[in-house]
Amino acid sequence: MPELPEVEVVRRGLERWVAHRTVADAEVLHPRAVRRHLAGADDFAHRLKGHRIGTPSRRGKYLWLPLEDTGQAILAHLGMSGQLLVQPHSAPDEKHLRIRIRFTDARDTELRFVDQRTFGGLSLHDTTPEGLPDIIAHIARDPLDPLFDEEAFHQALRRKRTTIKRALLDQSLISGVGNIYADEALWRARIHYDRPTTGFTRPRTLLLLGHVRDVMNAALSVGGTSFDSLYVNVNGESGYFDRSLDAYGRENLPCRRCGTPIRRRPWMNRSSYYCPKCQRPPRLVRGVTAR
DNA sequence: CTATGAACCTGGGCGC
DNA sequence: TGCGCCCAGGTTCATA
Repeated sequence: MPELPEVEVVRRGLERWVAHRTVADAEVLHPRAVRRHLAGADDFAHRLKGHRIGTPSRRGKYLWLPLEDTGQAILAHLGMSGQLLVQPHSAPDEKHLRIRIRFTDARDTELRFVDQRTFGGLSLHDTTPEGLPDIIAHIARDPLDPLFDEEAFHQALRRKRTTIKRALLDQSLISGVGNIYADEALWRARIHYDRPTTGFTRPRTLLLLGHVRDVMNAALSVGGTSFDSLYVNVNGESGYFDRSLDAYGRENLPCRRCGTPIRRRPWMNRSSYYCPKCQRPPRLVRGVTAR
């Protein structure tokens, strides 16, 4: 499941293989893949044609390709299962190929958006003076962004009546964190996912942010996480970070710190993994005695 | 305004 | 063998 590190790996791949090339044509094979482009598939394809792609950017889990001299950018979100693949023209179409973009140069590669579950997609948007696609203006900076505002994040935690994992997944407070890295960072920080954020001290917030950065940088250094064949980077290679996860997906396996079996709990229509000893639950969880 | 939960999707895995 | 159900989960939208 692509979170910030995986998306950044894709961005780097696009920078190498797609930047500074001019679009010859775009082919939309599944309308749902451009549903965020409200003017429709034909308009999407028409507006890309003939324009040169600039340097790819990213914020959180969103990435975008500026279209030079248009004031617009192709915004991409991989959703749950999206991939951006650079393939030779001769490569057979993937089963879930949704969009194909060809270029005017003689290099034998094209860009493909492949997405089994179709939660992801591409769309075209005006960019703000800062170069940000306008529809993601509400997405907070991510923790690897040098301009991420730690103090604002801390104050938001104290102001809101919520719990820490909900806050970590709230892309308007901090972006790029998904279910996997939330569980990993909380395990490293020894914080239970259901802890209320109201009483967080500044050192506690900064400790947690440090672990969020650490786990993301660790994933980046090995090229992203993959649990199955769904995630591959822009060149089709899988990541390897799944081998070093400490909490996510490790139900009943011993905690690497204390040996206590890791637990899985249903949480918000998904799962939370945690060590019941290292990550002590809050005294009261929904009015029921903890643990 | 804020917090919460359903809906959107598909394919793999499992019980019967 | 095949059917029905559950699960994975990021984001958006409706509801309380």
